[in-house]
Amino acid sequence: MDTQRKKSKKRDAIIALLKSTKSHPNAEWIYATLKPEFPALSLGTVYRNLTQFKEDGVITSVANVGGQERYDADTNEHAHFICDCCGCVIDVEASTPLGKFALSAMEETGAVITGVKLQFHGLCGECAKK
Amino acid sequence: MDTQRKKSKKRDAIIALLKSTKSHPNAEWIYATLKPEFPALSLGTVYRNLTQFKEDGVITSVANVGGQERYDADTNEHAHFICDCCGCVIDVEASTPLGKFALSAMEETGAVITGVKLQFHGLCGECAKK
DNA sequence: TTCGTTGCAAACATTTTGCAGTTTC
DNA sequence: GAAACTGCAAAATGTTTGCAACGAA
Repeated sequence: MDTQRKKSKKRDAIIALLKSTKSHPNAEWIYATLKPEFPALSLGTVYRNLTQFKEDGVITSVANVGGQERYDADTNEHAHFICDCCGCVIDVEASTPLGKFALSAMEETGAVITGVKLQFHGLCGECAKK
Repeated sequence: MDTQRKKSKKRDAIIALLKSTKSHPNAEWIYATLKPEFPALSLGTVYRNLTQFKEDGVITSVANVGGQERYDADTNEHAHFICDCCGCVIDVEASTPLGKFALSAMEETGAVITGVKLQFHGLCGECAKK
């Protein structure tokens, strides 16, 4: 029942851009970055394709920073550091034990960690029954 | 230079409500729940007070579910389970090693975990300099 | 009487959607 | 040619803000 996908240059460009950056961009940045190459590009198209990519599991939204969703084409499970000041999102590689690992991983960058947010996503008991 | 706070029944009611629930509500729910008791309450007041509470460190926003911010008056660091179907947010207590702990913690509830989101918040190297 | 708080409505920002035209298969 | 894709603009949604009235110190 899934609707099938057809080829589209805009879509290709969007996913290629996402795969080429580690900046975990938002929709607006993707739009602005591709606009020179695709002058006719519209923001709605960016949003529509992002939604598709999420559905297809090709990307994930890693955070909501300042009310804007941030996307990542690296779907391997990994952690992120989010600056509460400038809003940048930085990959935190590895998967060693929690607090210690985080501190040492970010230490070299001069970052200061003030809090940890851990979210497990899935289906709750009620929803899993269906 | 911080502006000082005066007493306010509405504010008291909002924080009391937040402290009395484990449902990690959003602004709208708080508004709707208090409306009967405070018929004159306005949504703007709820948002303004939530912002204040966050500034004062009395609450934190634990997640953004379906575009709506979810708040928690329990500021002790703990994890959350978020149902991607119904949007409910459930506390995950304890702090044993990651994956295993999560699975066993939620197992009894019948929940199915499909992903983990770990975010470290703080200031990046650039911002920390200031 | 000073200054924080509130209701209300308007303003905002981000994201979604309807429609008509275009592209892909 | 059917169905997916797109631009555009309008709409929807969640949140913020300006202002005048109100309440606490």
